[in-house]
Amino acid sequence: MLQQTQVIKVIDYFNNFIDRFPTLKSLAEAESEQVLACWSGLGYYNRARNLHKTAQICSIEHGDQLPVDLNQLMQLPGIGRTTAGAILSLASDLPYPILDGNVKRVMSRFNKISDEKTSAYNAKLWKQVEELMPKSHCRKYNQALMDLGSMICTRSKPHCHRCPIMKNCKARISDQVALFPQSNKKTRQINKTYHILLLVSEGQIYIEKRNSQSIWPQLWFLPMFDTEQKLQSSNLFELEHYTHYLNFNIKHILTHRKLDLQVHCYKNTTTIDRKITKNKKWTAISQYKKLPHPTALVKIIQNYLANEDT
DNA sequence: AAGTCGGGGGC
DNA sequence: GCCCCAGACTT
Repeated sequence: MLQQTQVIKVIDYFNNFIDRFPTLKSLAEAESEQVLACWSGLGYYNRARNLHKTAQICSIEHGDQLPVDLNQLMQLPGIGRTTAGAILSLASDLPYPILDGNVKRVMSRFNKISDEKTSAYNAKLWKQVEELMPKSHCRKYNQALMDLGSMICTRSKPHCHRCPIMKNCKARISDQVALFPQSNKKTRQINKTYHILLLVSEGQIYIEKRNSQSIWPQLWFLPMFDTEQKLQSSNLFELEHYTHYLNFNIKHILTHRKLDLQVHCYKNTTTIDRKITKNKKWTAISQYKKLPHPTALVKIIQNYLANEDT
C-alpha cells in the first residue's frame, strides 16, 4: 500500500484491510473482487492484484509465510528491491537497504548525486545506500533513514539546521541543497475525452466491469465511450425508454492523462428487467460504494444524483 | 529506456 | 498548475 502512496492516506486502508484479511492465508483464500473492493480509492490497483497473487504463491510454496530471502522475495509479484529490502530489514532486522522516494532524496543530497539518465542515477543511489548500510540495528537504521527524508530532508524547505548528518552532507557543505535532487523528467499529459452513460432507474444505477485494455482495467464503473455517437447508438440499454435529464462534466487527472469525462444522465421511472450477468449489473448507489472502482469519481456522481433527488 | 498506473498533498 | 509521494511492471 505504501508504494507511491503517502502514509497518511494508507492508514485507514491498512487497518480495514488487516481486519478483513488478518492472515496471509485468509488473503490467499479470498475472492479477487473482495480484495479489490478493499483497495477501492487507493489507486494503482495492480498492487492489490499482485498482493493477492503473492499471498497465494506464499501459501502454496512457502507454507503460508513470506520467504526470508532477497531473491525469493523479489520474484514475488509486486515486490521489487525496495519492498524486499523493507521486509527483510524492518521485519527481520537484516542488513538490506531501501531506496524509496525519501531515501533517494537523502542520498542525492548527502553525496550530491545527480545524473542525466534515470537508470544511471538510480544505480548510483543504490550503490551509495548499500555502502552506508550498517550490519546491525538494521531495522532502526532504515526506519530512521526514511523518517529523516520525510521529516527533515524534505523536498522543499528542508530543515538542515536540525539534521543529524548535516556535517557530512555534501550538498549542505557546498550550500547547494536546493539543487538536489534534480527534478524528474515530465511525461506530458495527454488530453482525452470520454462520454459516460449514467442510467438511473428506481434508485439504482447501471454499471459494468471494464475490460483489460483501457484505464481502470477490470474495475466496475459506468459505461464509457470514446464518442457521443457510440454512446447514443449503444442499444444495450434501450435508451428509448429513458428520458435524458442532465449532462455534467468531470475533469479527472491521472499521472499521464487529463480526462474530460462528459456524463450523460438518463432516467426511467418504470419497472425494467434488471438482468445481472457476470460483468454487468444494476446496483444501488450505496452498494456501488463497496465495489472496486475509481472512488474519486463516485463522490462527484453521488453529489449530482443527490441534487437531482431533492 | 520509456510508458503505465490513481489519488492526493504541498506550494 | 506543477511536482512528488514508503515503486513495480510491461513494452
